[in-house]
Amino acid sequence: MYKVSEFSAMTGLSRDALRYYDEIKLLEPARIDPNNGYRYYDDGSYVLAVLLVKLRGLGFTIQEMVSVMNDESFANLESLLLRKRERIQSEIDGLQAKMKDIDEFLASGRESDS
Amino acid sequence: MYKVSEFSAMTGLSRDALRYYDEIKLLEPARIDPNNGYRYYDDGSYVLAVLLVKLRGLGFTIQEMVSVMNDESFANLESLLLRKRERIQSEIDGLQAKMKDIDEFLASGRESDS
DNA sequence: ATACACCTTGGGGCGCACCCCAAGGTCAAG
DNA sequence: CTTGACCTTGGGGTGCGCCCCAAGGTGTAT
Repeated sequence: MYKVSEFSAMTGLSRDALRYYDEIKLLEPARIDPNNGYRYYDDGSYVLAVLLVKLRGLGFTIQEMVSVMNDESFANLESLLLRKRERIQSEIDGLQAKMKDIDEFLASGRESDS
Repeated sequence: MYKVSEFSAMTGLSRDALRYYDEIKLLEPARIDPNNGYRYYDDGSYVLAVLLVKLRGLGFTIQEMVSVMNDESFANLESLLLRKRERIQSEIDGLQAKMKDIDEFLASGRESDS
């Protein structure tokens, strides 16, 4: 059983992040001491935390990570990853459309200058 | 001279947006009646507002638009557009890197399944 | 003169993903 | 037993780009 700061050091998640993840039920401690309210994490928590850090690095939002965690035994992790992939692709498409608009705007500006 | 709601209808900017733009000095009314505080916009404001709507559509942030407006006579509009283009490109690059990471994660998952 | 639509200001609120602070309780080492 | 490092809760704050509300003043058409 690890206390918050220890677990924080292990996972790279700040204490505040851990507290926040508990609040929103994204990652709840393995046990909370009923006397003092101390949060205790175990090795199972660790595996989950590592996954969260990984997903966060992949650009997952909190809500997307909640979906992953609510998915018992991660049966749908692959499909969730694929959906995330699609969402990223849409974002890219949107940005590329904006680039195109900017290019057109630039072109129209140069025309009217001439 | 146009009053807020009229100007809002002309430009597509909501009253709240207009008020906000005034607050942050992005687009100040041509005149404010000192007696009642009413905001009045003119045709010069209109031209600027149209530009702002355009830029907003191109994905410009408020701060980026402030830069544009602070640029007397828009001498640097072109270079600001180019810089925005670069920033968008960076965003795209970042997203593509994440896609790659996801693909790798997917691939590693399939490996360990087999 | 009377409606009534319009204008103003100030304030709070949203969703994201936390950070930071203070006040108070607690655990572990010496 | 004392010290000091740790833990807790609650609350507020961040930046973005506004939206929405209430209370009160005002412009305009009849």
